[in-house]
Amino acid sequence: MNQAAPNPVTITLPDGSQKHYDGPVTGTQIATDIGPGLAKAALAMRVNGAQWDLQRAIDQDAAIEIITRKDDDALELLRHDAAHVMAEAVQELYPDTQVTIGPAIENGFYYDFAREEKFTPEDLEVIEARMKEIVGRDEEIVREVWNREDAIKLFKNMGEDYKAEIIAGIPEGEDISLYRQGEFIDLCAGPHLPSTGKLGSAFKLTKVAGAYWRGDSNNEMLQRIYGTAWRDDKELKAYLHRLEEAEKRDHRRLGAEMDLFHLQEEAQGSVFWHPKGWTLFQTLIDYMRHRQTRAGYVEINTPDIMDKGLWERSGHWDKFGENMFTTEAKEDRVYALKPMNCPGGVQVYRQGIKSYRDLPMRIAEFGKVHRFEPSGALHGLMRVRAFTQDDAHIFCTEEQITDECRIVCRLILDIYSEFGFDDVRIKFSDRPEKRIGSDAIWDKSEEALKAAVDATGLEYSTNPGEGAFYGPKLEFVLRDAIGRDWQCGTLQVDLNLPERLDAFYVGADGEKRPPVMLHRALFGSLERFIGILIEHYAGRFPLWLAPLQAMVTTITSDADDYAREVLSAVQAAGLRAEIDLRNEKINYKVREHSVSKVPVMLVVGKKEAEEGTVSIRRLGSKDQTVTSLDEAVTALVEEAQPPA
RNA sequence: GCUGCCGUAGCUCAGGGGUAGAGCACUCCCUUGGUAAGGGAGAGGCCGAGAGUUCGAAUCUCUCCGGCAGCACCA
Repeated sequence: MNQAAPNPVTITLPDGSQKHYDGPVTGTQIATDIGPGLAKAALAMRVNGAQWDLQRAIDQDAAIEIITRKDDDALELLRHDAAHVMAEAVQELYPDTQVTIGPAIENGFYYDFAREEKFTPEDLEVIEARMKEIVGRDEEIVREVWNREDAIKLFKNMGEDYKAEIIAGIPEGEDISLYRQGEFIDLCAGPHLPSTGKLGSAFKLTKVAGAYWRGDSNNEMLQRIYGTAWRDDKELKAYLHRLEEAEKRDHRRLGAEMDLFHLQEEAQGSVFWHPKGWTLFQTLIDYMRHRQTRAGYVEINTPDIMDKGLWERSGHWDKFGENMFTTEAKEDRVYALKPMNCPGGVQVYRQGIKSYRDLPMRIAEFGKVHRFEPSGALHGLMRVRAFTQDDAHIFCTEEQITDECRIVCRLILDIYSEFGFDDVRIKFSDRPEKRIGSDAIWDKSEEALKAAVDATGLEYSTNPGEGAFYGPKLEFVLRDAIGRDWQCGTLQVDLNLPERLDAFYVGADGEKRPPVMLHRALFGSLERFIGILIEHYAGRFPLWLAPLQAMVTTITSDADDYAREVLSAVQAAGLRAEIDLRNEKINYKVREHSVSKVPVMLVVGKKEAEEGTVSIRRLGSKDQTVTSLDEAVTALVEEAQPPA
């Protein structure tokens, strides 16, 4: 057999220049030819846009870019390598450990291990030290392509059953690439750095936690070790500092410091709202009510406890019965606390005969719902068992779906931007496995919702199979202080429930047909939204939201009477204010009210009393301005208006 | 719900087989001080609950309850 002569290869670099080679060439070679500095800095490359290892040979003409530490893609490579180095360290230290998977994630990486004995926080330090050692060894990282049977045999012999299982699941025809570094070998799609030394030292193991094999709670639980990894120590330090700062804005901590609410075990997952927190709650409801009224909504209220039969008809009992609170049988009936408002809303719609001329009907309800959430899911205000939705149901015709959805999307985003949320993530979720309604209906509702979100021109990602059991949904996701995502707003298209619950309208042709029902919530859960707001503002609410807007405080008791005058003036103007006449130094009072995040302090002493002025000190500012009392009140009232 | 860690004063935490400590907060007294902690005194705890081991348990063991982190779940 004749060995074919290798094809010449032309490499095009990002600046448009070209390099010619007689045969296959590696990224390492190309980088070296460009310059020794680049050769040293090179971590991987992009070949026609796809990431490759530097050592892989390119045997066809290609556009390539060398990836260095400065590259945006570098962090993911570093993090992925950190996961491998951690796995190597763990297997060196604890040979009875099986490795499973270990990807790069936002800010870092993790690896899931199977091992009888549990990793302790002290183990993490030992593992981290061993990782540094492996980086010091600068082991070459080599890619190998194996055939399926050999690879499975290899891992089986090593006692790595999980890896063997993963390989068995790789579709036929895909390369099975293994990466070898020192004694350690792992199945991995790659790419990787050329050697462990390139990882550097800017990483840290952060926590151990349980995680199910393949993300399925029916499977055994593995031990997941999380770490963070960065380009250099400066970035690592900055990240750790960011985390510390973020913890200070945790809504659970600020909620206590600012005396907004508390939780206690007799009401696990339910909130005790204190006066200030409840003021915030009501301020948000007032704001939303105003916005909704302007947008053509009417408001209703429906019972909290309804016969279980209604929930069976709606389909909720079948899907969520386990997570519903119910009563004991009373007069042979069992009642359930509503976990959603929609069946109640439908009952209101059903009263009287509706015409197509009545549609769309936009019916809102600030409904308090109860869900028996798994204990492990509870989290401060973010995930509770009793919460209030700013819910609404829009009953409309099929022709109206797109317009109505578009209006809702606009409204949500307008409102979010008024709170300063500009990076809202939108997720589109389609039909789940367990659902009601025919595929034809699902086709129709998914198409309609997609058309609506497309019409807004907004970017969104898709979550296959994550929709509600009665219809597809859009989720509007906001982020908390330490980067956890929470679903807030939602919009769902429902072609199922109205018919199941006997809701109809009479069309222009005189025929009765079920309306389309759009479920939507803008804040989502008031509780959760407040949690997000606390963290977003770090407790420093804009004046219109602040539960306590102004504190009138004296410097000496000579000014007490005048301070009372100031308080009455401010309160008469509709501002939420209190007075602090304690015999304490002004320094002490300023500190205390700063810590409790009161946005405005109106300080009065002898001078202000004589002149009829107030000294205004804003939260976070070191200076103060002195104006007449009237001016101050006018300006504050103006500032305290909610966004319109 | 699952895995791991944790539970001591209102809060943050120290201690640890011989029936408890600090700082802040709280109460009282002194201090009237011009913008982030003035000084002193005092009060405050069945050491999450139950059972076991022990002469003796806040401390060791077990079981529950709750919290935290992650996973799973999220109408």
